[in-house]
Amino acid sequence: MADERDALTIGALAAAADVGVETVRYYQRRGLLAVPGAVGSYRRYGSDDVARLRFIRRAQTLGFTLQEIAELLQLQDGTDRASVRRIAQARLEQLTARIADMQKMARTLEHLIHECEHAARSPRCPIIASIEAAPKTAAKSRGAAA
Amino acid sequence: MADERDALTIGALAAAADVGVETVRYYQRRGLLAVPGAVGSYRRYGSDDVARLRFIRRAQTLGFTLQEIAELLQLQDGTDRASVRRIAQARLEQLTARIADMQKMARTLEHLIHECEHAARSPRCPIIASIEAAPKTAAKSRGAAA
DNA sequence: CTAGACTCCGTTCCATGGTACAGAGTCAAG
DNA sequence: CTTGACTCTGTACCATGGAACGGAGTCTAG
Repeated sequence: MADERDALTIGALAAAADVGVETVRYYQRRGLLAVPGAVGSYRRYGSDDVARLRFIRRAQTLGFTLQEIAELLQLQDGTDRASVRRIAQARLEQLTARIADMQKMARTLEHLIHECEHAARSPRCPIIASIEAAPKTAAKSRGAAA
Repeated sequence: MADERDALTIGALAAAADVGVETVRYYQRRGLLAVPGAVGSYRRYGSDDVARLRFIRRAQTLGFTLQEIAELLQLQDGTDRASVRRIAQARLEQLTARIADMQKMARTLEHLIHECEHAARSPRCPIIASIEAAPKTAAKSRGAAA
């Protein structure tokens, strides 16, 4: 794979995988990417490294954390399907729970905004009023991602 | 409001609002809570501060960030309904977009897990295979909140 | 051979929402 | 009046996923 013809410097690698140079170094620190041997003073990367970076990026779009991705990379030969499934299942459950949570928030907000727009006779904004005297909300989950 | 009878120390205030003492100080640093005058060497808080802390907590369960909550607190008299609505609307839109994003991830994961369970004839895990050669996912959003 | 671009390495910083700790002072009960 | 619990202040730390910087070394084209 990494013969003389596809020997990339870190900058070329980063460009090829569409990530930053600092990101490559960060992944190396996190153990997601091997630190290759150097030719001269600079390290050289191959197309397998590009593939690995792209794998990481795509796994991120599926919502996996870097920690989980590290596990997936160790299972990347694809033969230990049960383990891969376990990781994916865990992620799916977290995702589903979080979605339900956020949908609840969204429904409440929708309702309050509607009230505020159409209940013109009450002098105070129903949104503020509702936050001041909310029903027993025991929700532990806070703030959605930006 | 804060007469001699409901003069709480910071510890009592935190207990009354069910937050940590450090949280109270943090909100003061963030400008969400006023730093009151001291009686002797210790500051004293009133029931209005308890209410304010509860307001903050309840707004958090609706998914508002502390930044947004600071804005809401300034509108807390409830007369500037348009501004309140604007903040709530912005939050709702973010929330909705994020939910759609996460649902897309969840559907993809569900599909992959199902494939992995039922397509036993393929030697490699379809989840891994799919991450390696994903379709053109141009998604910018990464990782859901835990 | 030299200038400019790139690399390496370690460290610091960003945002978010707090938590924890150190050291000094203070307050109230016994 | 002492002791133990609390408060005050400032600072550092947690996790996440990087971005940015400083200074030194290196590579390569002109």
